Amino acid sequence: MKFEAVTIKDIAKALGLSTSTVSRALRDSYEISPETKKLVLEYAEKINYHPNPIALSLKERRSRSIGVIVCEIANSFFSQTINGIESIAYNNGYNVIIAQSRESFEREVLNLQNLTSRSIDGLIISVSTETTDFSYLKELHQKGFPIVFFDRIVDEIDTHKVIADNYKGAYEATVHLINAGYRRIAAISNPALLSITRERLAGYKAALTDHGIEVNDSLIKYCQHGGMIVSEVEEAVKELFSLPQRPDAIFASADKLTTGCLRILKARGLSVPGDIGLIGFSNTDLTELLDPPLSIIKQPAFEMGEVATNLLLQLIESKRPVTQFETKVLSTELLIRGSTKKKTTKKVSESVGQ
Amino acid sequence: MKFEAVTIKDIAKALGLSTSTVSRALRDSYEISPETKKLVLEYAEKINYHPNPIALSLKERRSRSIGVIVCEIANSFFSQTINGIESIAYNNGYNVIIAQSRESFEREVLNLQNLTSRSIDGLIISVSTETTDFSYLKELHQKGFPIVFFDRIVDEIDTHKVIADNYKGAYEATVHLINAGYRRIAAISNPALLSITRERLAGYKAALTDHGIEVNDSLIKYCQHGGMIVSEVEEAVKELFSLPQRPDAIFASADKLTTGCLRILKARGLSVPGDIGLIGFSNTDLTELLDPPLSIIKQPAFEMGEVATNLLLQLIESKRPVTQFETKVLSTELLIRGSTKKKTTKKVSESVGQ
DNA sequence: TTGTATGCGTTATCAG
DNA sequence: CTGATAACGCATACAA
Repeated sequence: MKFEAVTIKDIAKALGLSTSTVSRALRDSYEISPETKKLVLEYAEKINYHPNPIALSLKERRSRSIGVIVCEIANSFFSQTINGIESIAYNNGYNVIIAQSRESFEREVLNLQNLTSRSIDGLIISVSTETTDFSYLKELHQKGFPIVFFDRIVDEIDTHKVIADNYKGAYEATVHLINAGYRRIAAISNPALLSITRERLAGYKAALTDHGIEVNDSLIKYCQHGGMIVSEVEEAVKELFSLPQRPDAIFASADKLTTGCLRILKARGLSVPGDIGLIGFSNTDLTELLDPPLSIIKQPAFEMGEVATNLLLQLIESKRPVTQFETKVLSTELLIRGSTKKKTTKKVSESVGQ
Repeated sequence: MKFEAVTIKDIAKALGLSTSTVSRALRDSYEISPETKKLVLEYAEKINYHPNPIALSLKERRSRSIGVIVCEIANSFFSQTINGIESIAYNNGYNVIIAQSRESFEREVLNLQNLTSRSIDGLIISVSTETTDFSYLKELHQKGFPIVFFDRIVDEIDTHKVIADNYKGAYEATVHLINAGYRRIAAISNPALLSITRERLAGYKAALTDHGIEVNDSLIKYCQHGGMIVSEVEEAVKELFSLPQRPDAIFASADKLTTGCLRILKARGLSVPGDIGLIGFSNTDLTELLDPPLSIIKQPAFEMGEVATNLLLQLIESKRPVTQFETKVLSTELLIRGSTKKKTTKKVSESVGQ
């Protein structure tokens, strides 16, 4: 037995009115007599009437819901972002539909197709590590569909974007490592084409260069699946450790890579920063209580979600086509915990060099 | 300029056919000639036609989306659960709409009202710490609306439920503390009425009793907002520490309380388990790398999400009303890290055996 | 002030 | 094999 939904028709029938009268009464239209209004409203209340949002959507050609696609919900950075998104959406009467790409392009496109075609009014997305073909998104955008990118953005599509100051965050973190005495600083990152990878590696490289350290490409490793596959991080670390000159520190350019590295180093019995320096982007909980304490670059995830959603709603609700788009860049936070000074004792001895 | 959606009507007009013919051709109906089918299909492909899911929903009286209400997305346990939910939903062509109660009853009800009334086909929910009035959910359930509870369930509503073996998890953890030498074991938990609180405290108490330790109610603290407000956990710890006889260990009965306690103890300069024992439910990342290493009771969050979703879909898609409901109880995992033996010496000194 | 008719996009029923 | 029509629930332009 299906739960029978109460409709305007039911009210109309029960009260001997027409559906339009009921509809107008419910919407408190000025052209309905106070008595009728009262009658309708009270009866609606009594039988617990709620308008069918789907019928409304069909009529108004809007669903009052927004889609969110991220690689993984169970990643602190993204779940914090979604928290911010939900927060703004809730305040504005929008639902949030989430989908995960799991760093798969195919899945991303399927989710996109599923969500689009009018079941959502707009999209907030951080593209997957695998995504290099943006034609689907581009088409969507050209049709006038509201899209806001965050975190992993797409340069070639001109719309609102929200990112952290990746360049600066990476720069500062690398400088911090340099100041702590490290010289052979490796980088473990996502695929090279990803916006965050480019921005963060640029900051990393600039910091090295500005301090007279030559950029060494063999010290830069890319994880094609963004650390979704543990073994690829292991592989990256392994490769770094089998170099003729081992790196004395690692800069990890994404949440999953940072914690991944940490686990692997720990498993190898290495202490941070005792045996090897480590700093990375991370929004993971409890990093401040880690053993060893971990210094991180933290993104304002919640705020990023809020900002992205506000921009999206602006796009959705604007009457005329928006042509002026903005890219919001939010500051990262460099959290230094414990001493990151490089140990100068035997163990790692003079790796130095420069 | 709004992105004009392609409809069946457009295809019909362009091809000089009726909408019904087009509709049938698209659905590959047997009563359409191969040529017409081919014509329609090719044209549809060409202009990138996609059926409007909202119109479909209206017609079929189903939205192919499920609602999820949890207190907080950015909580590892819940984000892992949502991961599992999304996983199954995706495989079955369902969308996932998430909403957060933020442990507020008001918000929970508002979200419920918003989601229900036919914009979702079913609901997966873990109620807020504030919720004591289940009438809204009960009404919904009586109307035949598919609901699956997980984690924080509602006993008085008879439907599918998915929980971890809270009793056993708590029992084992408490036994572990006892075996490690602790005797005055405090408990910090959510509000007393919450299902998980009852189950976990029951396990905790049974463990004490079974080992000849009297249950001391002054050692049991309740956090009304489930640790959403940091100060309430602080207050609980403070009260425990101002007791004439300080507890020598704490059992924290929820994710947020476990990490909350840990932070507070750390801030007080106490080491775990050196100065005070601590074990709690937790699905937070990196607990194994903490300083001090933290032993936890881990719930199979992802699996819980999967199971809950499968049950919900079963409910949604069953032709006749379901009357036989089941409660799935999944095993927790007790993860012992480092030595949890109680220190018997003065300061911290020799950290003892094993 | 209220009722009638129409349309949002789709499919099902009934004619042809 | 194909087309016209009604219906899903609602809102609104147009009548009355």
